[in-house]
Amino acid sequence: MKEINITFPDNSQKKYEKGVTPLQIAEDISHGLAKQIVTARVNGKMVDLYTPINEDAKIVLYKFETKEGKEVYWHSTAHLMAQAVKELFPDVKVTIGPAIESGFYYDFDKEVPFTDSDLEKIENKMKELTKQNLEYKREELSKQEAEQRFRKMGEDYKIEILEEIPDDQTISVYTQGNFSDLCRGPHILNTGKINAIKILKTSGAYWRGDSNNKMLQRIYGISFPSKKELKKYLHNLEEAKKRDHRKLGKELDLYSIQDEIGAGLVLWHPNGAMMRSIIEDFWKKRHFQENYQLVNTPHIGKAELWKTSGHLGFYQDSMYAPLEVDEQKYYIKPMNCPFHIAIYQNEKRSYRELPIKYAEMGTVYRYETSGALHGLMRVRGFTQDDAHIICTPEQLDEEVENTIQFSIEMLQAFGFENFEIFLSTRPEKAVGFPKKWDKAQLSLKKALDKLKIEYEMDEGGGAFYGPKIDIKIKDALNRSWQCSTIQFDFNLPERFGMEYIGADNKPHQPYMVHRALLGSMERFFGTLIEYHAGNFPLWLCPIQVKVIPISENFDDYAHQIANQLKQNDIRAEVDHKSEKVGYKIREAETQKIPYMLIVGEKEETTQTVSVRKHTKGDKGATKLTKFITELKKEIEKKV
RNA sequence: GCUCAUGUAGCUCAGUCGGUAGAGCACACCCUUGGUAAGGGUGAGGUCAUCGGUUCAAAUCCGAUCGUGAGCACCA
Repeated sequence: MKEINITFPDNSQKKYEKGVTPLQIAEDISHGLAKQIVTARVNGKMVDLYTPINEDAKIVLYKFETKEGKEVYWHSTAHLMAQAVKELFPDVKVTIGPAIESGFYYDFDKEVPFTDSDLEKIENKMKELTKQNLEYKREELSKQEAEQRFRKMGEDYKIEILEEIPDDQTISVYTQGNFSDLCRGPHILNTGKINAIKILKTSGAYWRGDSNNKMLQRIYGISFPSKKELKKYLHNLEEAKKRDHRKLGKELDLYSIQDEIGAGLVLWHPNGAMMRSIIEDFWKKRHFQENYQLVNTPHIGKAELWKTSGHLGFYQDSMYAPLEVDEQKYYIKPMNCPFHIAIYQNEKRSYRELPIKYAEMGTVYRYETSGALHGLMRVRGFTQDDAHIICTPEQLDEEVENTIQFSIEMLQAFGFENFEIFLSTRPEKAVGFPKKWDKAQLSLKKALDKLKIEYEMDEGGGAFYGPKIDIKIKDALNRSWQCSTIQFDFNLPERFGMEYIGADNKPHQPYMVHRALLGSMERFFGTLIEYHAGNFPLWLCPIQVKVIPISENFDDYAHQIANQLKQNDIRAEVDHKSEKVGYKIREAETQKIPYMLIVGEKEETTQTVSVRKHTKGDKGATKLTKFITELKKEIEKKV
């Protein structure tokens, strides 16, 4: 048979000669757009565009703009980078170099780290190689042949990778110019397709991601089919940096972290503290509605307590050194759980009391490694919006479902719409009966499904003490930070011997769920700043209205206005600097204050205010009462 | 913790081959009382992160420490 049927994603079909390649098909159907096709999937398998198709097949063609297209394109650029590095530094050993979400990296074993000028040279060499239009050629070798080849090249890391592959497996090797790399593929056609390259940064990275292994030199880069796209990417990157909470935190005077006080220890300034107070008020109100009980617990506890909880065994590295008083060691709490458990255990509990839900804005201290610290996102002292739900097996499903729903509602109340949800299951090393794990995991899964929530599975990603659901929020630079967490704990109930008396008059061990909806006030605040780029919803703004008198002569009127606003629970301030309106407006605008009320002679005689909205400009004069009514409506709306 | 980079006034930054510091903004005072994104003048403010070394001389060169940034590792 000479002809074969090719089926396209829209289920249309077309006949081609046997041995036709995806590239030829692209040229046939895409009316001159074939140049943009980067890779193809044939019968579910990603292939090179020159791979002959010899039987009926389903085909999907991918442009650079698609996820698959980018992956192949960037992976090919990584090979190109490795080639450039090998040409410039022949002694360097190559390891691996995958595509990532944005761009690619390649890890090299080089004795002396790359310098900035090395990176420049590499980038230039890469550009040179693109001009040579080198083809990415695929070869298939036996394992022995491949081993021989890479041994000859002295690429020890490739040998190490090969050694883990079964003996009878065919190995594919890609070669462009004089550079060969062990690789599954597929790749783009040739280096000429890469028209814009930027080496972004370099850093150390452990071989195979294990800190016991040697540290390699990683180079990150990105590439695009056109210079325009690269320019746009770099521009967006700059724009994103403007939303960094560390930058905005300084500019809007929200918080600071100071050397003299200690790394990872946050000072909340009046503006930030005002927002935190508003968040906490809302948080409390909602928790009372959900039948939580507030508790308050100390910041330190005796060594014995942390011994019972097990923290001194498995968590000590992250705990601050103990304080010694009256020959007793006290540890600063890294977690609130033992205290909440102590309250539970202060009396005998009946099944009739359950579920018990203790909540606390609990401040904890953890000695995070210095390299982990990051603005408000990763700190050493932070306040968790913590709660422990203690319930019977029968109550489990309902409690889990309520908690997930509550958690999502809470994030939505602050404007968050896009977040990632993960369900993490039993890891290899775990405590607790597998049956309990299964029940808990099923309960989490059922709740997510029932609430029609999309989530990703993280098999084996649970904590050793229980399965969990995490909600992560991305920062301005697309890094994910775990905020909400809902975790079962099979460890502490056992260690502390928690129990309740059932209807059968016998003691039973309750289920305990540990949860934080915002995560910590610090991290949540950080994500909040970045999510809104400092333009917070009105109800959260530390200063909602700035009253700006035209001159000192109208200070009195301005204060009258401000007082009336305050009496209506609107946070207002008067700017009585001896400056022109233009100056005061500029200042209020850069401080991202949502409303400015400009008052002068005109307003005072007509008893009105001139409203100016942040970034929107002059909105004209209005009666103050009308302004207040509308503002209150907007505050009420929250998001 | 690891790799690299980095640390100059409250903030943003300049400071060439080593010769003990500059700008703008902010701040204080004075003039200006101004109508929708920066009015003018004067002034105060820095042991150049810290400690040590090289040198006749160090912000500048070297080392250590601390902090910060990016990434890795870590993340109950």
